[in-house]
Amino acid sequence: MEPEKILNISVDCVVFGYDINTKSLNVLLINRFLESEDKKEVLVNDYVLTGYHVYKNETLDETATRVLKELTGLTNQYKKQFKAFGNPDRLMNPKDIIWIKNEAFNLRTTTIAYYFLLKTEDVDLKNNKNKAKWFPVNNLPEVGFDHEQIILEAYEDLKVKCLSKPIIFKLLPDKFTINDVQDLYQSILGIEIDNRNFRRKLINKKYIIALDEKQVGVSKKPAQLYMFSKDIYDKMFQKNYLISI
Amino acid sequence: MEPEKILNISVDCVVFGYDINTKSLNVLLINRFLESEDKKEVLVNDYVLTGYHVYKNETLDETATRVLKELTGLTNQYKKQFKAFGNPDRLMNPKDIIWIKNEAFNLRTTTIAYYFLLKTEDVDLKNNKNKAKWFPVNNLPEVGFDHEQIILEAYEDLKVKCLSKPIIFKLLPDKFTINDVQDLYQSILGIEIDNRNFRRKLINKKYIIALDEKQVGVSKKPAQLYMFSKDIYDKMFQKNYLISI
DNA sequence: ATTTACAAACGTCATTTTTACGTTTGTTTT
DNA sequence: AAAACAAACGTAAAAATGACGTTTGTAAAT
Repeated sequence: MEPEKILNISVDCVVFGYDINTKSLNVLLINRFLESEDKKEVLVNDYVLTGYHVYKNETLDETATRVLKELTGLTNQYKKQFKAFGNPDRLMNPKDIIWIKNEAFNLRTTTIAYYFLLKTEDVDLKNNKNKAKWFPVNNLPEVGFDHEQIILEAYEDLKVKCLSKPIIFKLLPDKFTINDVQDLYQSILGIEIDNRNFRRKLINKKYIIALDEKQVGVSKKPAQLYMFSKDIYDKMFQKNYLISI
Repeated sequence: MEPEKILNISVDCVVFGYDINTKSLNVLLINRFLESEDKKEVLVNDYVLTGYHVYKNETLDETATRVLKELTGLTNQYKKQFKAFGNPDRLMNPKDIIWIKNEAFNLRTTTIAYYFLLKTEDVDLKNNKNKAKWFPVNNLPEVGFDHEQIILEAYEDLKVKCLSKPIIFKLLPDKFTINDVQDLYQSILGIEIDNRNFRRKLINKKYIIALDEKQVGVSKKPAQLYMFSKDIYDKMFQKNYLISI
């Protein structure tokens, strides 16, 4: 029997999904439900992140990609490894001691945590076997293990990163309005932004491209649609240093 | 025999030290020297990062702190966990397969990489047993394992982070001149900065405090000394959001 | 004692960006 | 045709930035 998994290293994924309609930043969690043997008592009923062991020939990144695909069917989403969690209380299920060449080792599961950025609308939860569900990041259910901490640290990283990098557009559809972007910033950061100044600032960016299209199916003045050009962005910021301490 | 170490998780430390005199950002590496049994052939002679297994009751952070202390004697230095490295080719020395409850596991060393920021002058390398040595980050020697990649990724993280957070002051003495700060930015980022504008910008920050002291022992006009006030900085930036995408 | 060398420190001005508002426009619904 | 309302544009003061020139203060040399 060939070994398949890497011992005591796992990858956990915080899947952030933005719902452009409710303007809510959500996290995808799966239900963990455990009954006693006689099924008379519920032992565990909470929500956890998805994660899995690292396979033998996988990089950590590949494990994360695989976990996301199994959960959502999606590939090619924005992914970031943001932290490893490996405290002594993260014990493995088989709490054995391992002997290698007369040296004893303790077991502990260290998890390499990733977060993904995508749109809730891209995920079909209808026929998923994991009882996966979206929860607003600001209104989480009871979360198992140390996964609430992992989620909150991912969220903190996202908050910081979205201020300096255009990752926000990974959470939006290809075509968006200026107000969509503003709503998203406000959701993530929990702040109010002046629409007139924000609009001017964004429109003046060369990598924000006005399309020949407007919103359809709205009951007010339809807004101009824009797209984000990664090509232009990348060309502009090859040598940009802005010290803003 | 009680198990002491955690299996196949290690911590590697990139120790950045700034030398204010030579204006050089350095990395502390240790020599790895291996001869053949008859001592007629040098098998390995390169430099690597310091790292170690995680101990049974340690958090990852504590391991990193311990590794730094053993190498330099220093504690309470700025420390950041910046990435985990766990590719399939990072095999352990004992390449065994591990069986736990009829399940086979592959071994691979995953390392949680940290970097530290400190001053070279704080480290006494005179009587260290590791043959540790400082190397300019832009002029590394032959580096073993995948440690060059780890160093470069740490450096990249530092470059990005120093633009938005005042971590630069961790590399400087408590009392510094404006030009010291400028030199440091220039070293790290490899750029030229206009001294007059930089000076004005920094002096206007409320958390840069002018002291009642000047440089001593310089053969030119002695410069005003300043300090960084973390207290004031923290108070100012509790609710500061600057979207600069 | 005076001069010299040189980095430290200050000043200026045009340009750009930000902040804080008021106003107009265009579409759908009434 | 009017009302409702978000989209979109405008303006002016304040602050920050970029690109320079100029003055100042100290130690060392004369």
